[in-house]
Amino acid sequence: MPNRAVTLREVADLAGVSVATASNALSGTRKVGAQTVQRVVDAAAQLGYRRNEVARSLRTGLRNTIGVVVPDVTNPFFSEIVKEIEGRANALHWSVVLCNTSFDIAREASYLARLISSADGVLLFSTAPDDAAVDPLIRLGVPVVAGDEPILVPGVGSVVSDNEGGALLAARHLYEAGGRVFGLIDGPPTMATARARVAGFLRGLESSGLTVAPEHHVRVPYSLEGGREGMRQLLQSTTPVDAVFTCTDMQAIGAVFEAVDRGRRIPDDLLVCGFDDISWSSRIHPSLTTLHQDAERIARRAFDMLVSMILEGAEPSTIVLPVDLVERESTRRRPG
Amino acid sequence: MPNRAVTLREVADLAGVSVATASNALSGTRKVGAQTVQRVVDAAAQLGYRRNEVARSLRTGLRNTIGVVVPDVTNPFFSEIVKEIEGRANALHWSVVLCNTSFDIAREASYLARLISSADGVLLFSTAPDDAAVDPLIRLGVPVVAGDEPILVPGVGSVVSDNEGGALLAARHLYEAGGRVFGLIDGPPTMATARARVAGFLRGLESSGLTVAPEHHVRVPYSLEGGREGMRQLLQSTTPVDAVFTCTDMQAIGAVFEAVDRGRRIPDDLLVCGFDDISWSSRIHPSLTTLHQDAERIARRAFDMLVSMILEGAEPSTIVLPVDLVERESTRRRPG
DNA sequence: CTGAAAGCGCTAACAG
DNA sequence: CTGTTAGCGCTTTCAG
Repeated sequence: MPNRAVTLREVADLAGVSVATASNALSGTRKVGAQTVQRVVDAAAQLGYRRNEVARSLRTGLRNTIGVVVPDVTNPFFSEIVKEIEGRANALHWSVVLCNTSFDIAREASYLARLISSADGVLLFSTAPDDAAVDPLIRLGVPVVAGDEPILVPGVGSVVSDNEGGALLAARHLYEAGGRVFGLIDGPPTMATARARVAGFLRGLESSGLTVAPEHHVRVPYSLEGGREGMRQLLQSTTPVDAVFTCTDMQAIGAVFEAVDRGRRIPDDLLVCGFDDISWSSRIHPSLTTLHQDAERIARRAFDMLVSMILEGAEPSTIVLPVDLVERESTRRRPG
Repeated sequence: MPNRAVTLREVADLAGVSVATASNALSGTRKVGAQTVQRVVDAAAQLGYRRNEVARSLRTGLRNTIGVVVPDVTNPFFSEIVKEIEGRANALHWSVVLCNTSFDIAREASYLARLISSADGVLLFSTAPDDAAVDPLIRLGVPVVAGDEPILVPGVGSVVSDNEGGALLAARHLYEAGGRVFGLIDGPPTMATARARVAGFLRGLESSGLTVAPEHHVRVPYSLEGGREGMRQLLQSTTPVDAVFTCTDMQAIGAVFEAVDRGRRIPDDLLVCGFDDISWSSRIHPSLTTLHQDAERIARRAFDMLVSMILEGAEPSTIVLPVDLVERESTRRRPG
């Protein structure tokens, strides 16, 4: 057994053909005689040949690799997206290079720069897209599809949820469930999803002639701990709130836990509605009413768009997916 | 602005030097005159040059990429590991190719084969390691470090937790907390971690002269739904159990939810202890007593070992990390 | 249907 | 200190 990678040259020699024929026999690019193919395949198997993907990439210009940029793989919303993308890429025998930015803009930019020469395309789930970092990829013809948060650079595709429409539903639902004094747990100001959800929520309240008092509008990170902090602030406000909308489920779950730890009963004392519908939202007690974003579907549509851009030179488009309200215990008051 | 990648040749021409000098000026491999460096750097900046990593890899044989194989990124234990590895790889400007096997042995094998020519090393978090699939990497000198589950192939490094010792602690703790009739939620038979934890647990019970009845030993997948199923079976057994040990926290969380849904009070009616200490274990109610496996530390030690194998040709070793019992609500009975 | 040869972009000898 | 040259292993013209 060799302790160095077997090359196509060695396979070709053993099979008694040229490297060109060996290449074609193995990849099927060009027609090769049946028994010649057999000899090559046998030789390859005997030697344990594996095609060198790096050499192939240099020659073809295709890397069979896509980059997936996410802020935090640990967040279930993103880990589900990553898993779905990875599965679909694998079906095409493509590799996925994972880029976890930890919400760091500089890190995101440096990843994007690196992906230019190492990926055929990029799926960008950014929380604070930097147009200047995305621009070079577009100029060099590296397809980019943004998921979750849109990116306003021409040439970039987008697959996003109807954030504003969903948040509007949340406002109406909380009102109908009995909420009258509303708290709003917002995200960092840079995030387009947060802005859209806040706008939709406020618009939804408007139709009932209501609004959110400044002391009831708090800005915290997109995380469970952020949600706890947000709820802590809301519970300390002078006028108590009786319904809370959060921009993400991780925040909502944190908010629910904090409220419960401080003796509030949900939904009796306080209604809570999140946004995302991550798997844990239905697992916790009380289970969380939220807006269902189909992570799998977002991932699938984004991936499919990227693939058609890479393979067929398809034009990027913008896809807006609907979100549905999923009513669970956190807003379901027992009659009476 | 060019719409095709700028090559080193173009940079060299603009700077009026040879490609070799341009290469050395940019990478610093060989000493180059200060003002020559300046000219090259300026030219590169002006043209927007980015080194082609594929070409570099073909030449140097280094890919600056590692493969990370996990069964399920969606599982918090693995997503934390992946995040930690990704962060450390990024500090070295290395890329991480994510390989999610979905517990599929064939898929794992195909990933490993592909990684031979596309990664400098592999971190393998397998649940059912296939020696035959790992062997070619070792023969070809691709370093492999197994995490979580050991792999019995010479040349493979391992970073594992003291599964048996931890489970032994669990048995003693459950006994001291008042458990007398023990249930055991086991994993699939192929998993070495499950076998080690079961062995440790049974050994721990032995010292109290106890054992687990066959009807109280159930085998279910390593997942929340698996845990629910396991608890369902235990609650249907003829003799009721009063203490349950599960091989993983995801199973334990599922078991707790199922028991609570069926009206059992934890810890009053039933003690539950898991293994892993994923972040959700301290978040749920009742919070989960478990054995703390430091995912970050496992990831770090495995990564560091792999890097020293790749960079310095270090010999692989086996590291066994201690686990600690973390006592929480699920086994803490109120006095009386 | 098959072979010879060029060359993807880069780095590492080897010369000067 | 810098330039010339030879390939890394593969695919793809171009000839036969």
